Amino acid sequence: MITIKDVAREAEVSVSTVSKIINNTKRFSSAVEMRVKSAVEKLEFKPNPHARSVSTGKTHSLGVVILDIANPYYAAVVKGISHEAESKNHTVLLADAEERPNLERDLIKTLAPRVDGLVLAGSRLSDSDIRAWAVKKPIVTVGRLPGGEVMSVISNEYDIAFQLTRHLITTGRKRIAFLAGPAFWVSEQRQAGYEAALLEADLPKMVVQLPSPSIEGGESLAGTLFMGAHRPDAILAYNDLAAMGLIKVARDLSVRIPEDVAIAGIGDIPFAALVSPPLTTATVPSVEIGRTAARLLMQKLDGQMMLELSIVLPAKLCIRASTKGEEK
Amino acid sequence: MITIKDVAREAEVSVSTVSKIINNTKRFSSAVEMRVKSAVEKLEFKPNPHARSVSTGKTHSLGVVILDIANPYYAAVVKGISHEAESKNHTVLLADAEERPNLERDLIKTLAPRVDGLVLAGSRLSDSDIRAWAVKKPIVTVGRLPGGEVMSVISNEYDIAFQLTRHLITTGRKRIAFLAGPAFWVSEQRQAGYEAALLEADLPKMVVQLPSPSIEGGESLAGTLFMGAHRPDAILAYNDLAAMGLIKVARDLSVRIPEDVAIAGIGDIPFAALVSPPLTTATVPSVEIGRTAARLLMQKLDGQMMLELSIVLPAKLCIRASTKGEEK
DNA sequence: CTGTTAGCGCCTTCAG
DNA sequence: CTGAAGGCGCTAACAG
Repeated sequence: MITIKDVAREAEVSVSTVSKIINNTKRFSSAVEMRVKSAVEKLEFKPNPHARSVSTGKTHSLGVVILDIANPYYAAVVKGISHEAESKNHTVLLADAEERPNLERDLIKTLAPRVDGLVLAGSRLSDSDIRAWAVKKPIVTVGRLPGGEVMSVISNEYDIAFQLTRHLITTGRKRIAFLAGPAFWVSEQRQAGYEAALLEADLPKMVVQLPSPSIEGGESLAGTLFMGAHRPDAILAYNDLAAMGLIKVARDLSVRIPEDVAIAGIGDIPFAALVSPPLTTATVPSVEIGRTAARLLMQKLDGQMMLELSIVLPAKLCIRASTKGEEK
Repeated sequence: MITIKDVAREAEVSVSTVSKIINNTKRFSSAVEMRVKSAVEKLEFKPNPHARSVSTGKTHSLGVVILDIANPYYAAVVKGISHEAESKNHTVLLADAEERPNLERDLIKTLAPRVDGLVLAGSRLSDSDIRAWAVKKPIVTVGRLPGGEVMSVISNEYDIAFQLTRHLITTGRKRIAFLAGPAFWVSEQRQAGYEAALLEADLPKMVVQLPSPSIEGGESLAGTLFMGAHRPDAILAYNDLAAMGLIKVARDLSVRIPEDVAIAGIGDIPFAALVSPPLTTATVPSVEIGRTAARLLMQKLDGQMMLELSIVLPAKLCIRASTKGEEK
């Protein structure tokens, strides 16, 4: 390993001179700067980032704890984060919480001392837990509003669920079910929006809890939903994955979509347009959400005055064939 | 921040004693050990990992450079890596190369000094480039065989493409096209397997280059493939994404699958079973591949004798409706 | 403008 | 069984 001392010796200057030059923290005579820079080139000197962190206290790294990296929504969020981080010369430490709160806690614990700040996407911890962490490290959550010093990036979940439900009503649906996701902010908002739209139309609500916000979660509920005594004529699923699980089973069971039952998801993952029939959903700007979360975090780390503590990025209705019906 | 000194003072021992105890590097009288441990508890002492790295030279971190985290195949690989890393108390530094070789090089450069070793998944660098890096840091590639000191985890790409093609032939297809991916090991192998099967059956080959190994890549080729003068009656795509792009356009163009043209992908991403018709593909054990890559890397870092320099994890045929036909 | 000198937090010989 | 002291690579006052 080649260190700053080697460079100093090669350039015939002191260590601190080298340090100041490579950090642009002080200017020197061009003669010296040249000598140092060419020594750096020649020896291919790379400052040791850990040593730097020890002495500065900054890591230039962001910790990212993600609910499930195999979920395309979260993969897109990570894409946004890492893109933004890379563009600002920050490094990303990623940890997959595998939907397990205890693991998540451990991961935060190991990540925290290695990074300047954290992004929590799809956290399953309590608001107060998150707020407690945020006291020691800047934190940005995605899809939560934990309050306190915690920054956050969210979508207009309530609104979009309201619109989707209203769309279903408009196409003549009467018995509209909602498949609820994990009991956190996003699902609560979506459910509230769904219920508000039903209330407005004086229609009954019908909420079923997903065992998991995944394809399998949707599949596992499909049988009773489709074959039950009181079959809904429309289903709004917590997310696209669950909706796609429903569609898969519907095909096997010869349940016609949208004739027998309309199905909508939320998220607009890249595969939502590919299933048959293409899935009605809400386009959530996942990559942009990731980017924004990273930007917010880095601004904070930069010591900038934070104008905004939380940012709402709008989702948009995306109507496709899975909810086609006669407009009233 | 609370340091090892604070613990030493609290426990009324020296710093080195604390160090030795928290690292299990030397035993002490149980009285002392108790004092130290409770001091650690009480003060919630967390050793600073960077300081530790500076003095030991080890980071306990793995660098992961991924072709595209939004691609479900690579997301699954990352899942496997991070799962394995977490289980061994290693941290993952993730960087998304966005399919850009120059960016990839930069990312490796910034990651390398911060980690003990690297996993390169879907690298677009040259074999010699990769070998050069591997001289300085242990490297495991996924889907490449760069030779030299580079460890790797791969699938039996040749074989699986051969089997898929033979399957298409068996169901009576005569004009079978292959959509080639990026010109690296995986695509070369798949193409070679495809060609071997055709040769065996004395059928003509028909290779078309994908602009990108994605849904959009498949879509962009679909028009000319389906509407061209010499329409193939079967298409083996480089990966599931491209195949799904084809299916999407086929639906719009009212091209019937598999009646007019059979379509097969490779990868078996979770969405391959959801499109209509469900996609014939090869199940590549992506999570397991990630796990294995991480395991290999950490074994090497552990100083273990490496029994195996590269590991082949078998893919399996996965026949679905998109290639149905009369068996001959 | 440049160099000397302390640290940063931790680990690790080497004495006792 | 325990502690003192030096060093890891780098930064940051403080002098000159």
